[in-house]
Parts: sequence; C-alpha cells; structure tokens
Amino acid sequence: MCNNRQQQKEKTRRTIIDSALRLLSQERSYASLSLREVTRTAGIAPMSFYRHFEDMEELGLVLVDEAGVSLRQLMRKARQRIKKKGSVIATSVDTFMEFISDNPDIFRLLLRERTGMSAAFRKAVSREIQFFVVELADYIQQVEAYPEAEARIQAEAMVLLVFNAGADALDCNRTERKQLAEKAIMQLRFVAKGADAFLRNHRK
Amino acid sequence: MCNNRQQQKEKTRRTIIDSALRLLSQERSYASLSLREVTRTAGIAPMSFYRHFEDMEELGLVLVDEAGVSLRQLMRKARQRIKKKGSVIATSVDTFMEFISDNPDIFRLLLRERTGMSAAFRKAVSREIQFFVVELADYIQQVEAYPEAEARIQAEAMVLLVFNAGADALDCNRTERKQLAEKAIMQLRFVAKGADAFLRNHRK
DNA sequence: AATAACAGCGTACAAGTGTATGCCTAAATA
DNA sequence: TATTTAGGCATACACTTGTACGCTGTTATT
Repeated sequence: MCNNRQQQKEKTRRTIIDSALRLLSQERSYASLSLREVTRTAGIAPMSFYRHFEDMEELGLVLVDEAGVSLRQLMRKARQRIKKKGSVIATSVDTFMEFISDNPDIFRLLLRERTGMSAAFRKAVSREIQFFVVELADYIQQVEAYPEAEARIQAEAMVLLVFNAGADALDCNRTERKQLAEKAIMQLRFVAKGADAFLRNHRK
Repeated sequence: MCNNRQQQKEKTRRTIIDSALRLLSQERSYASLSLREVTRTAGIAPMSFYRHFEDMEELGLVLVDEAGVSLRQLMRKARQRIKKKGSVIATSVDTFMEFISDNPDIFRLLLRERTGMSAAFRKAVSREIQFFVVELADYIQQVEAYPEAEARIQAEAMVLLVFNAGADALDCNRTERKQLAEKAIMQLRFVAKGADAFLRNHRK
C-alpha cells in the first residue's frame, strides 16, 4: 500500500508549485526567482527541491502546463455561456476578464512572461496560446466560411488583443478592468467587421 | 578647456551602454543583467560603473530613452515615405520592420521587456510607445474624422499588432520576417476597415 | 607651478546563489 | 520481523553579486 508515501510527496510538490506562484504574484519575473527562495517560502530545505524537479526550468514548464489547463477550462466556460447568451465577443472577453480576477497568479505567468525567459519557456507559453488561436480560427472558419489562412490571421489578432487587455488588467481595480474590457470588445469588433468587409470585397 | 576630460567620460559611458545592449541582444532579459557583467564586457572595473550611473535601473531608463529616440526617427522616416508612396499601412509596417532589422538590440528592449521588469521601467517603456499611439490617433482623427476616443482605441490596437509582429520578427530570417509583415498588414487593414464600417453604421 | 577634481582601479566583505555529499527516519517491501 | 527505499535535512563548497574604502595618475583650475 504505497499510498501515504505518494500522497505526502504530492503534497509537498504542490507546496512548491504554490509557493512559486505566490512569489510570482508579487511584482517578480519568473527568471528572478531563485531555487532557494522558492524552497524557503515552501518551508523545505533547498536540497529537497531536487526530489521533485530537475531544475527551476522544469518547475517553470510545469507552471505553464497548469496555466494551460486553466486556459482550457476558460474556453469551455466561454463556450457554454455563448450557447446561452448572444454576443460572442462580449461574452468571451467578459469571461476572460472574470478568470483573470479569479486566479491572477497563474495568468500572470502566461501574460507577463509570454516574452522573455528561456527559449523553451517561451515556446511552451506560445504553444498554450496557440490552442486558443486554433480554436478561435476553427470557429471563424465554421461560422463565417473564411479561407483558413485569413481566419487564422484574424484569430491571432483577436487573441493578441484580448491577452493584451488581460495583461493590462492584472494590476487594475474593478472599474479600470471594466474599461479595459470595453476597449477590447470594441477592438475585437473592429477586427471582426473589418475582416468581414475585407473578405467580402475580395471574394470575387 | 574641459573638453578632453568630458569626451573621455562620454566615451566610456557609451561603452557601458553599448555593452548592455550587446548583452541584451543575446537571449537575456534586462533584469538578468548584472552590474558586474556589464562592466566586464565593457572592459572597466565594477566600481567605475558608479561614476556614470547610480544604478542598473538608471542605466535601464537611459536605454529606454535611447530606444525612444530611435522610435521617433522611425516615425519621421515613415511619414516621409508615406508622402511619396501611397499605402499608409504597408509603408508603415515595412518601415518598422526595416528599422528592426537595422538596429535590433535597442528594439529588443522595448518589445521584449514591454512587460516584466520594475514598475518604473514598464512605465517608461509604455510612455515611449504612447507617443506612437497618440501620433497615430491624431492622424486617424484628422484623416477619417473619427471621435477622439474611437480613434485612440483603433490606434492602440494597430500599434499593438505592429509591435507584436516586430517582437516575433526579432529572431527571424528575412523570409519569415516578410511573412510576418504581410500578416501584420492584413491585420491592420482589418482594423482600419472594421473601424470604418463600425463607425459608419453608428453615425446614423 | 601648485593645487584641486575626478575617472578609474584593486582589494575586501557580506550576502546570496546552485548543488554535491552523506545522514536520518519513516514508510514500503520482502 | 528484517531489509530496502526514498523524502527530507544539515553541512559545506565554490561562485557570483553589489558596493564601501582608499589609492592612483591624469586633467583642469587657480
């Protein structure tokens, strides 16, 4: 019965992960976190870190994975809401902003560290964001019947705008956040309407 | 005649600045640069740094200023070209990409470190980028006669898209860069056309 | 010509870092 | 019950970091 053992290990593993996230939630870049600092706030000895992760880099990639899971939850939630309510754009942006309010730490990792860091890290982050883009591009292709390439380009623009609004919103209060959301919604409408007009013109 | 003295000082000051930029051009975030590392590549003693800058932070802000100067040069060049050639969007994006090719180090600072770093740093960077936004918003207001708020929102979207393309282009070869430019151009056209259609609709 | 200013250097130190080694103890296996 | 396994810890080592102090030698001022 190797249960108690594994449970304990998993528990301290989570402690490490949560500690890193907590440190990240202050104004810190992941690159500036030291192994010792993480173990210190986790309440374990520095060397114990290696029983769970090879590197700080490996921990970082795990954090990105966690963020990816959250992102997919977010997509699911947005889809559900869109089915009920009408406006796709407004619903999506609001859902996104709500998620940022609820668990800001994990989003900070993706949003603020999308650039910087090591190449492996950047690659992992952009991979997670690509899920968003592909999903949205599929949706656009399906609903609007655009060519794949144009749908993709439109989706990339929209995701970029939303994520940027999210990054700005991270350190804002509720009312500022609302303004940012409205701005993003308008920008997305520009893109959507523009793509529509543009492709309608060029379709023959 | 206090000239030779000042000249020499200015010279090593530049050496420090250039060394920092050179280090930045590799895959490094500014926050990860150490004072000693900068002085080492500059070929001076660590303590000599303090004869020129208070801090690494102060050096960082100087670098941002330098980048700001480059940005304004870029704007001037783009305006000149627009007067001669036609397409505003394509000319602007191409000019931007050309500038990134010519002096990538200074742009890396703005593009890649737009987020992250200290609050003072982020503020300085976004201030420089705001110049771009304001300039573009003015242009839009003037040419298209949009309300100020909408012109601003449109300008922010466009600048974000261009800068993002620039950031992606930093580590690309010529042909990839060309593709990114084309993508950005299309995205900007979406925004421009969309804003047009949107505001035409709502103007009654 | 005498003096002040000052850019730059070498040394030194305290604090922080990653990690190698080896021990301890409780759980898992035999 | 005896033995192995493995998570966790303390110690230790070799670095790197920022910066305080005092000294140079050259330049600028008087």
